[in-house]
Amino acid sequence: MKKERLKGHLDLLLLAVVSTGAAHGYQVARRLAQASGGTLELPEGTLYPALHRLESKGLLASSWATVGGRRRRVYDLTQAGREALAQERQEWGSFAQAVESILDSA
Amino acid sequence: MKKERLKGHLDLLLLAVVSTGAAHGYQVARRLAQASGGTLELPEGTLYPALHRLESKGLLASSWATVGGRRRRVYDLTQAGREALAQERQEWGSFAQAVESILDSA
DNA sequence: GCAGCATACCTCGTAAGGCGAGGTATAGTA
DNA sequence: TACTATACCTCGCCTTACGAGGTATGCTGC
Repeated sequence: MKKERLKGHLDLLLLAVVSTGAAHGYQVARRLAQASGGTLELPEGTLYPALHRLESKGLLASSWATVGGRRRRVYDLTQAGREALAQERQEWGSFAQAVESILDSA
Repeated sequence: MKKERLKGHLDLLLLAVVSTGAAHGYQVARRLAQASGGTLELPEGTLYPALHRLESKGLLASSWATVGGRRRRVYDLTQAGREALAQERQEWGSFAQAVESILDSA
């Protein structure tokens, strides 16, 4: 997968994955990889900063949990996050459709 | 349309549009806007540098033409460009499919 | 003639953000 | 003891989309 392809779509992906249930970072990465059949494997240098960004935007809320001696930061969607997800979904739809139109006409 | 959404997909779009027939910059922009129903309207600060980038990568070849007193730089796909387009198409396919999978499972 | 618009090209600087590399720490297993 | 998986983090680089600004021609309407 070519670099930079995620740019601008990562928020959608992260929000969507967390919307299926609160999750910590590592878990988000695994869900993403699994649900995409391995296509979407994000490096940690991408994942964690993105999660922080979403939290600082108020779209995710986090809390610490300790499970089996390991600390985890668990993220969940806020109301604003749910709204943003709906918005992002819609934008993805029109973007993807536009790209398909170009490809079909070519 | 949110900014940055094009990131990483612009090459595909430009290559695809030019593959329907040699075109100059302005024309590329119009074809793109038209074929996408107005969704994809790229500013010139995006368009021209991108075209130059593709040419310097050897995916497009250009030549000057003067039509009605106006000079135009006409771009056409090179062989490498055709191959890159095929590659990009495929990558778009798997990327889009992966995103859809995430959205479906959410 | 001249204003205004479409056509047609360009470049510079900024900003965003994905990623590689590097770092910390715990638990389980060989 | 060593290695692997889990789990988190930050710093700096690099690519690249875009806004703003600039140049020049041709046509249309006043």
